[in-house]
Amino acid sequence: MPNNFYEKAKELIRHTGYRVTHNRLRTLAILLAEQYALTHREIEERLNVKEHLDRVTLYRVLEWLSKNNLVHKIAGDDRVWRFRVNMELHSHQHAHFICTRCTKVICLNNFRIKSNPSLPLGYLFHEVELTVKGVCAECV
Amino acid sequence: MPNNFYEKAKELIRHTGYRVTHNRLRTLAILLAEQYALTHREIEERLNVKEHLDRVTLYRVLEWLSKNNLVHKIAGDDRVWRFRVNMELHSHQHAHFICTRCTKVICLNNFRIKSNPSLPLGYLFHEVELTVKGVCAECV
DNA sequence: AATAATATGCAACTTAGTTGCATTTAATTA
DNA sequence: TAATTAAATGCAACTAAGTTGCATATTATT
Ligand SMILES: [Mn+2]
Ligand SMILES: [Mn+2]
Ligand SMILES: [Zn+2]
Ligand SMILES: [Zn+2]
Repeated sequence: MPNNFYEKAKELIRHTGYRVTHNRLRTLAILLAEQYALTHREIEERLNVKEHLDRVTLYRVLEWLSKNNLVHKIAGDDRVWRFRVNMELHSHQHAHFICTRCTKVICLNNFRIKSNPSLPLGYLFHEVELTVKGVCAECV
Repeated sequence: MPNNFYEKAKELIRHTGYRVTHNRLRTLAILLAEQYALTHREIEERLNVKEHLDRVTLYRVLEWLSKNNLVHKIAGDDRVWRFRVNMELHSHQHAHFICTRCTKVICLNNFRIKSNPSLPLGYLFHEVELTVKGVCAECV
């Protein structure tokens, strides 16, 4: 599967009804190929191997992909956003694992979260976010 | 209770066995007086009303308080750390609430988290972090 | 009061992310 | 296919949280 990812990206982006641009395709293709969440930096490096993409544009592309539910972003303790493509069974609420050694982030899809916690009076519940911290297999 | 907080802070810091400095006392006193988690900025502003404290020193004080388990820090989606004093029943694992409108953070002490999730093979579990997102009473 | 280890202030730095604006490109229409 | 136009892009400048190095001040000890 050489660049099935690019074709898959094209299908997904076309499906949003908005503009199908080269940079959106390239970026999404990279995220489709990855098993874990990538930082803006990591994506930039992978992109620039073939063809340069301005970092500001990449920020805007990632924001766009995020707003259109093609990816989701995850906040880490290192103040850096990580981006992961939304797989079919993936768009629902799920937990994340963060490796405290290499800061790698993976999505825990098998991990259901039961919601509706009791909040102080007058508070409005929206969603619950669960992060598991530990050490990944490569770092043990 | 005028500055019971300063006295309480003195007791807590003396108890660590390390140096009892004016800045540690002032900073901890401010955190003791608050019901929710404060950013470095918010603490700085409160401190500077009475007497200036260098921002770098404050970073170091907060790091010290954190390492000595007198406060804990919470990562928000705005890439800013928030600090909250560790109350007696508070040091255990608990959940946090983040207001998506004003970014205020409170600790949900009544909220127990059951741990030991199933992770991929070779992964090491350390702890689980639960964040509830919604809108606080003042922002509804 | 003298000592020594630690805390502090200040300047300079790092880095993720944002903003404004002129130019280019994707999609629509003629 | 060429003209049109709204949205996407590149670039420079900016913002803001947090860090580092080093000289000076303060705490705790003798
Ligand atoms: Mn995920
Ligand atoms: Mn808390
Ligand atoms: Zn790891
Ligand atoms: Zn609020």
